[in-house]
Amino acid sequence: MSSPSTPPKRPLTLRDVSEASGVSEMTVSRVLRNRGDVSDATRLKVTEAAKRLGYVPNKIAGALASQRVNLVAVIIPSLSNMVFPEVLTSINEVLDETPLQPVFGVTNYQPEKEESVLFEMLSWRPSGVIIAGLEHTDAARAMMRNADVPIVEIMDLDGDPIDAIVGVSQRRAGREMAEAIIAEGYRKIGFMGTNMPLDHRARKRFEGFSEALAKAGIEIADQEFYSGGSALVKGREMTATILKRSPDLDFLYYSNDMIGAGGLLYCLANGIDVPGQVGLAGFNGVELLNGLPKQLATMDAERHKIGRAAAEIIAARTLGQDAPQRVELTPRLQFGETLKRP
Amino acid sequence: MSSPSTPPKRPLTLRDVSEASGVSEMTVSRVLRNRGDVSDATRLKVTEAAKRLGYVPNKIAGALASQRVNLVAVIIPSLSNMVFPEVLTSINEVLDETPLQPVFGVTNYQPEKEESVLFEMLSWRPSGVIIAGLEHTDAARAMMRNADVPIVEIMDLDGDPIDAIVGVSQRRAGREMAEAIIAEGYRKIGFMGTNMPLDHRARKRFEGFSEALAKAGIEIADQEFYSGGSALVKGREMTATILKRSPDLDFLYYSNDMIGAGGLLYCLANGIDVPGQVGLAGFNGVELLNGLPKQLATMDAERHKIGRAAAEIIAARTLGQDAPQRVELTPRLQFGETLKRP
DNA sequence: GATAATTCTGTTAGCGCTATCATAGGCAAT
DNA sequence: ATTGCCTATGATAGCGCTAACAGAATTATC
Repeated sequence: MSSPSTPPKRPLTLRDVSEASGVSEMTVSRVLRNRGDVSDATRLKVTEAAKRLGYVPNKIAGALASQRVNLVAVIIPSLSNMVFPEVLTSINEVLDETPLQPVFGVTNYQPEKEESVLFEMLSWRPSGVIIAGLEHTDAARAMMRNADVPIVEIMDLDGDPIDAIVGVSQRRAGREMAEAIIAEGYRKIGFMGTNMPLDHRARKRFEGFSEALAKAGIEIADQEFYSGGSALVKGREMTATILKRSPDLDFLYYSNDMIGAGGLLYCLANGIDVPGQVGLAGFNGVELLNGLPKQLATMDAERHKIGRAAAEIIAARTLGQDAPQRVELTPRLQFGETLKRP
Repeated sequence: MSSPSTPPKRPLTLRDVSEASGVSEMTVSRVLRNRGDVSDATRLKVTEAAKRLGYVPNKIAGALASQRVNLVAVIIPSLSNMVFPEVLTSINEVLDETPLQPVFGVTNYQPEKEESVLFEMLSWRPSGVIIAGLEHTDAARAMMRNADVPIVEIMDLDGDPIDAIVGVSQRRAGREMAEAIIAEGYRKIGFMGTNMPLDHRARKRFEGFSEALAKAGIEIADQEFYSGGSALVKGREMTATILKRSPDLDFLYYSNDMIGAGGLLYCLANGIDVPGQVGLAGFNGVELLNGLPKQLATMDAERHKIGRAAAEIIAARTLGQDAPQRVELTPRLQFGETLKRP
């Protein structure tokens, strides 16, 4: 089971290719990177030798010598919430057309973990950083400020960015949903969400929501929080609980679509008239919703656009082109069939 | 807005910390890596200086010098199917307790993309590779064989591994599902799946499934394939289509839970008696299912265990410990409420 | 007090590549 | 020929760190 040539045990280096093709290491390097003038004849000799040997360049040495690294650090809180894989997918899409390569890190919503992941990633001297949220430890902020590469904070817009920022205003999203609900005539409003003090985006949405209600002289009539477990199940359970406790609620706002979908399924199964007796709304615009018996009202958080825009900023800045410092996307309210229209 | 000391424009090196603390670079290096004996006094001086300057070590240089890289390449086909983020999450969990750091790459189910992602990753000389599936281009296989690091192929078990392998037999999973369906007395069986010739796992499941049916003298009565779009919606649509075309079907097997859930919702909405008139089953055991009005029969693909086991193999081998070459996990059939029991 | 054993710290030489400059050859214009 | 100006290739010197060894300082042992 050996290659056409000799089975390489000691890892191959440029020198091996150089010897195999009878030209200098420098010329091999040039051929392999398509840089500088090389005659077609030598180019051929070299590529042929490299392929025959199965040479894989050592980017570590290359990066050290050239002081250039084609990696982009991407730091997100979790992979369990589909929102983040979606953002990653679109970042990937954009970077695929560039020499840049994303590297993902997950923080589990823990600031200290974020700090250590960031440190680890910066020690690879990436060409840019894309990081979720605006809340970081002081040390993390300092590291990013000192890193001297483009930093893009994504998802959220309410706060002071370190460098560039792309996202939606979570506060405004909450506010607009509240306004729509009030406009439709609902008055006894319940809220359900995750019990994650470190999910700043959910928190801000909630703040914007209650703020707008307050402005209309309304207070949240009841609320429920959950943590862990299947969101869909929790949505059912919390809905059952809250409606039992406060049967006079006429609207339920869920901090994410998954629990919203659970709530919707609960209502449908229990003969609750939606949106007549109770209106429902979630947040995020997950694809899943399209398949439900009834379209849940929601707001699209523009996750794909966020990923794309962030990656494009990094790509542009890496090439020395200038790029926007702030991209504000506006979530669209989708009424679906659970927030009645005038 | 400058640090306590001077604002670092030229990136800091060991030398800067060395000068700031009055010891040699080597000693600084030792302190920062907790290696070798260093007196408490100097240790303190150094850590203090490093922190004050905001020094971030350059792993590129470190890796080159030490010939050690703490990265593990993880290559998966997609992030859109929750299965893969789940695997990543558990890989992450395990590696979090080691000095190793996962780096993810996505292939979009394209063999050539896989090859290029692999090449790119191997050029960073990772300590190990975890890659989904057993089907790779010849060049990709050759690269992995030559890389001289642990390789773990995951998810699938039907084929020849390069090195270690962790997964479930997809063929057997399909077969067992077929046997259970037959045992329950269903005879007119329809199949619905993705139209992805490159999703080898789905293909093998289907092969195992039809093979087992054939053994019982049964042929698939009708089938539907989809590609793209929301799986839940597609599940509804395909179910409507297939039942219209073949109203005598008494069982529907879906190649994944998402379309299965769509089919279930369709049946429930249209007054079709499940599992009396029509039985249903999917594959994967996604958490989502628990929240549905009726529990869909499915098979758990053991994704978390797969991720953990793969990461553990890499971690062990990295430390020179030995580790299993083959971990066979067995998906458990969950009957739920859509595959009637004796 | 001398020697050995044990800390602790420093010196030197690369890791595998690329930037930079130097040089060899080819060819046109003078 | 001579000069100039290309194109194609090579030689040299590092990138920032760590392995390996060397040496200094300290302590232990007789």
